[in-house]
Amino acid sequence: MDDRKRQILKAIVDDYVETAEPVGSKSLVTRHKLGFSSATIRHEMAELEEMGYLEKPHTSAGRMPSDKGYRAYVDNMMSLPEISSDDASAIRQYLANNLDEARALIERAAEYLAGKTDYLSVALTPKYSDSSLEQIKIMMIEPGRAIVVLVLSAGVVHDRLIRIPSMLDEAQLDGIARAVERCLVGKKLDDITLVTVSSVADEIGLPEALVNQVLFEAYVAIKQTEKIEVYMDGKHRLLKHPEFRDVERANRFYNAVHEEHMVAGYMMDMKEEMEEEIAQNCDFDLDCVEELQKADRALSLPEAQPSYMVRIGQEIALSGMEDMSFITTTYRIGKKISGQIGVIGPKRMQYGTIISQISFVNKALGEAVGRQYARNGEEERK
Amino acid sequence: MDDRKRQILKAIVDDYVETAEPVGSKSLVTRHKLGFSSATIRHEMAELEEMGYLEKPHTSAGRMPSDKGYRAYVDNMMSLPEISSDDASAIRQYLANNLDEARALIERAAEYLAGKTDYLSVALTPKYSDSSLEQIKIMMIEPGRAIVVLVLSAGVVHDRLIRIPSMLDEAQLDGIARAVERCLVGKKLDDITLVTVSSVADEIGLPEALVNQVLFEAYVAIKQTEKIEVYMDGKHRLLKHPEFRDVERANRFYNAVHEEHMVAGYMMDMKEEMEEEIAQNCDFDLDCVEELQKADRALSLPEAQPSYMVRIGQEIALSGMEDMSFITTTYRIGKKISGQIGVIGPKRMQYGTIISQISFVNKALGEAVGRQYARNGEEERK
DNA sequence: TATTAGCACTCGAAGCGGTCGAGTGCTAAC
DNA sequence: GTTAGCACTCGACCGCTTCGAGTGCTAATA
Repeated sequence: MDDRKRQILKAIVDDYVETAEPVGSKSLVTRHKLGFSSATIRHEMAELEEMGYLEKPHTSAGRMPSDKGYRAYVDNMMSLPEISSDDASAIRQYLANNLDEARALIERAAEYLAGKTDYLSVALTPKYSDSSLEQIKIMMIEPGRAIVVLVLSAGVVHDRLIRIPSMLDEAQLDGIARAVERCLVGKKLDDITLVTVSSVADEIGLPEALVNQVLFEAYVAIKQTEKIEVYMDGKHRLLKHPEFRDVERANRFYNAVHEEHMVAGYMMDMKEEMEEEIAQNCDFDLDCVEELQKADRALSLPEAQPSYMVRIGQEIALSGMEDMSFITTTYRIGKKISGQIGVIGPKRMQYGTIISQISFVNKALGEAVGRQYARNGEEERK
Repeated sequence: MDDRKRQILKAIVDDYVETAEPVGSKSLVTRHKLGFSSATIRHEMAELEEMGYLEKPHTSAGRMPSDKGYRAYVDNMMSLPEISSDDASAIRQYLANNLDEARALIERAAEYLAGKTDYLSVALTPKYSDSSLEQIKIMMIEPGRAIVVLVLSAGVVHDRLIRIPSMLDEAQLDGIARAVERCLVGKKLDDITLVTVSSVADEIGLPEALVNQVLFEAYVAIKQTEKIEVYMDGKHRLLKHPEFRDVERANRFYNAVHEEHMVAGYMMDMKEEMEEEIAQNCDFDLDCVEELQKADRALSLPEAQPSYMVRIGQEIALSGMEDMSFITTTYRIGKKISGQIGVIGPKRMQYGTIISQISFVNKALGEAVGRQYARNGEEERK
């Protein structure tokens, strides 16, 4: 693709994004001061169409970008504007409002993004399976009920109400809790299995029947801390975009998005893929394979890499989203802990602006959550 | 309104609800075997229109019910079908799936309702401000952070992460926690103010600066247990109803519903009004004023009363909902604790069926939550 | 007096034809 | 290689007609 084609494609995408109308050769020549006549542009457009970058809704209409066209735009033509300092401080303030829980911050970030972009934002809580257990307490509430409180090395706190045998008294429960703590503290969440937990039973001088229920509940509580939560915001605002004039389409999309775990799963897949891609690029461009393989895997992701990922239209492997675009980024807290935050909107979106926003929110979120954990979990931060 | 008019109005509402098309005199006479000709019906329809029960979209169209028409239908003509035993056991099972927290049950009930009705369901957690504080624990997680765990007389457990002065050691924190517990346990949530909590400071032999932050955070935690949470489900399914063919309308509605606290507030208002109404009805019909005034107020609501409340169209004082209907019920746990669960859908809704469903879910929910609390909070249940 | 058959009338929905204009592709000239 | 020019396409829009389900009114009927 030569330079002129690139210039024309960029102009078409820009115009189409703005107006939501197919772009004709004439209007293109008046709106942008390109140095050629409409006829030339028609020529180029015909070729771009043949190459698959453009499509026409019908013979005598203007052109609009195809998925491939958007892809080329995002990969090569788009410019990423700097975030305005107003926006920057707005985001920071939005996330600073003395929120104590990581979850609250993440939810807040999603809210901000949705408000700012008018699209649907999705944020996932981090994956903690790499973290280890630092404390586990079981507190009796009354005979038959207790609460398990878990503290992870990252400083995250989770809890869960459980039922326990009502014959257990406080001292006995305490004994169990201590034994559990002795055995599990320091272990990685990933490495804790039901077998690991059950094996604690031997250490306790109480009838198995009493102990097992508690251990099982503790196990469930631990496993629940690994569960990734999904926050979405902005669903209600999507309808104002012209692509949703068509209720049928809106309906399909809402149904797709209602399956939160599907969306979350897809986001995590995207992340995997991106990491592989980056790894491959390194192979190829820098010939640094060996050093990387020797080094910690996590270190193989230099900070400078473009950290967002865009999926356009048919590229999205989620049914009901075939005519949307999905942008995700990975926020990082220290080296090991990471989660996802992204935006779903119509393909006809202001990619540059949105990506700048997401990237910045992403960074601010990483900082804000990191600040929370600053005083603890030091070993995770480097 | 004579009997024939009533019969005709009912037929019109039934037909309109089913077809979503204005109902004409002829089609009415063929679909229902009423004993009169279309001319007679036209006559009656004209009168019903004059009386305000029907309206026409334009001169030569059939009629559709006005808000007043629906109101009359709901008040006098609708029949409430028994819930099928399949549905009944489905609901019970849905709520039985060993869910330990009241919140989870309530969320689940909302899910069920949305799925069953294809409308939007809204459920509020109960108002606990009438309950009293039974336990309050503050547990150190690490220097500078702690978790407050509260147990209410109803057996509900809430917790909150807090920041504390990092010089506080575990023993000192424990001292504060004990003092707080001593002072506050048994008090009604409503009666606990910042002053009450702050007054605890005197009892503790520690510098005020250290103590005050903890006390304040504890106070916030207590106040948070009074916060009513809102669960909604079914938003994504609403679009399939013909009334939302019009995207503009859908958009307005989604924006209205996004203000969850508005909706929640309105539901609680509805509850208040219903209770007043019932009280008044008692005054009037049964002449039992004095007995009621002597008796406990809570006892003045006999179980047999129709416990649902319907708001139709303009009756709903929430902007953006002018052409919806809102059905709510109050679920009760014992005598004092109650919350709301309801459904929002288009005015053209199968009132009878939906109300039966809600009422049943409501009952099942009350039972399920009640069962959870069965072993504790005995004094609240009678 | 209440009911009904009959009839003229209304009005939106749907179908049709014509015009308009923004767009195209092609060709011939620059 | 670029561009002016021109014939062509096709959806959007407008006005017109037809169709039919619905109405209100009136006069006849039980």
